[in-house]
Amino acid sequence: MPGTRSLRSDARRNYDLIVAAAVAEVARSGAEASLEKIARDAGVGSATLHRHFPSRQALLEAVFHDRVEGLCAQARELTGAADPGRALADWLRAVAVHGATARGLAASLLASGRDPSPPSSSSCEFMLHDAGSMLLRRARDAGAARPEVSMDDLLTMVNAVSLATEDGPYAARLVTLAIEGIHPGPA
Amino acid sequence: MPGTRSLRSDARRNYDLIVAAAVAEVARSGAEASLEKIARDAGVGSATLHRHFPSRQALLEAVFHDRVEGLCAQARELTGAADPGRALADWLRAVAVHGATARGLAASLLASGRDPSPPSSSSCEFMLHDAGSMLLRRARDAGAARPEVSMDDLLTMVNAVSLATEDGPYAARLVTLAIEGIHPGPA
DNA sequence: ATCCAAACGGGGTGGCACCCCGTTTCGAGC
DNA sequence: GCTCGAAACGGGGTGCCACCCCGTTTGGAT
Repeated sequence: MPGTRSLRSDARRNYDLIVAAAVAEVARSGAEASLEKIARDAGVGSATLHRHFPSRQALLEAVFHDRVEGLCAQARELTGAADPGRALADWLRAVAVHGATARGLAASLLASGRDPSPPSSSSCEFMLHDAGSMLLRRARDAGAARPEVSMDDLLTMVNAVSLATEDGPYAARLVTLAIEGIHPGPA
Repeated sequence: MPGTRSLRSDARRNYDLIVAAAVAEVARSGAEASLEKIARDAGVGSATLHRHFPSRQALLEAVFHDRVEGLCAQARELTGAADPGRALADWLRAVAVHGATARGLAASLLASGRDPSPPSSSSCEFMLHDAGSMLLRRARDAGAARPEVSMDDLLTMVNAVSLATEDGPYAARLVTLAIEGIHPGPA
């Protein structure tokens, strides 16, 4: 939410009401929740919702913003970990589990990655990419990641798993599988 | 389409018209295509479409049936291949690419795996599971796959990638990544 | 206190999934 | 080849939705 300065007080209050209602409704019904119902719950007209959030995508980004910031903070903590390979793996699992649990987070990230929208610096995808890059670099330096694997690859993979499972533990299992590969490893 | 016997001739003709229209429309607009439009294009009333296909899922399964059969046939061919590990990998890539290309195939498979629908023996998911199991068994026997990796794991992973990419070559790349793992391998 | 741009929201539009039920059509039995 | 009941059809209705228009209200700078 950059430039929040210029919002009039009533606009700002409605913005917050809408996000609060959206958080509750998305938790209950997933990312396909009715925007009309969210507006109704927030006590605003549907036009107001559409004015603040021109697309469903925009609203979802606001809804998941806190969660994504949490993941970014976690990435920052893990940057100092002793085992960079494990740190990266742990973080990717955490992202997948959050995406699978918070139904729609994955879809949200995914869409923001593909749509003709400039990935603004506050978008979920950009934030995660940024936070994860450090972990990947360290893992690569430690010889724990192939050099040709990019952060985009990893985020897409993790989003994919989130999208497909929407179930925490199983999402973690699949991410582990993708990290380790299916061959009987040296480990 | 088991039990097609009992369909009256006009019903059968409409069934085929609907599937044909659906194939075209899904190719154009993806799996979220309007069912009303499909019915209109097929020249039938929307009620007729809903009578033949009680859910979007049911229609999509019919739409992708041929494609899935092709993949199953490919699996059967690959069963005799010299390198079982490579055969499995090739097939998984093929499934991912088809799923990503035929927009909605992945979503179709996915939903059929999670919904409260008994995976009928003709469902996409069942057919692919069946066909792939042979390849996985051979790969495992050849020491090219960890024993704890299941066909469900692999299909979910491949569907996930299809869902997330909808782009052939990149889907293949991600599947390869998942198969090999991200660590610098012995290969 | 004034004023106007910013924000609001009721209500309209068009599209959709899904269903009801009166009408048409098939095809089995004669 | 006719009859007739069952099977299938489809126009139109319902309710929900996203999204927008535009007359009305309100904040806050002056």
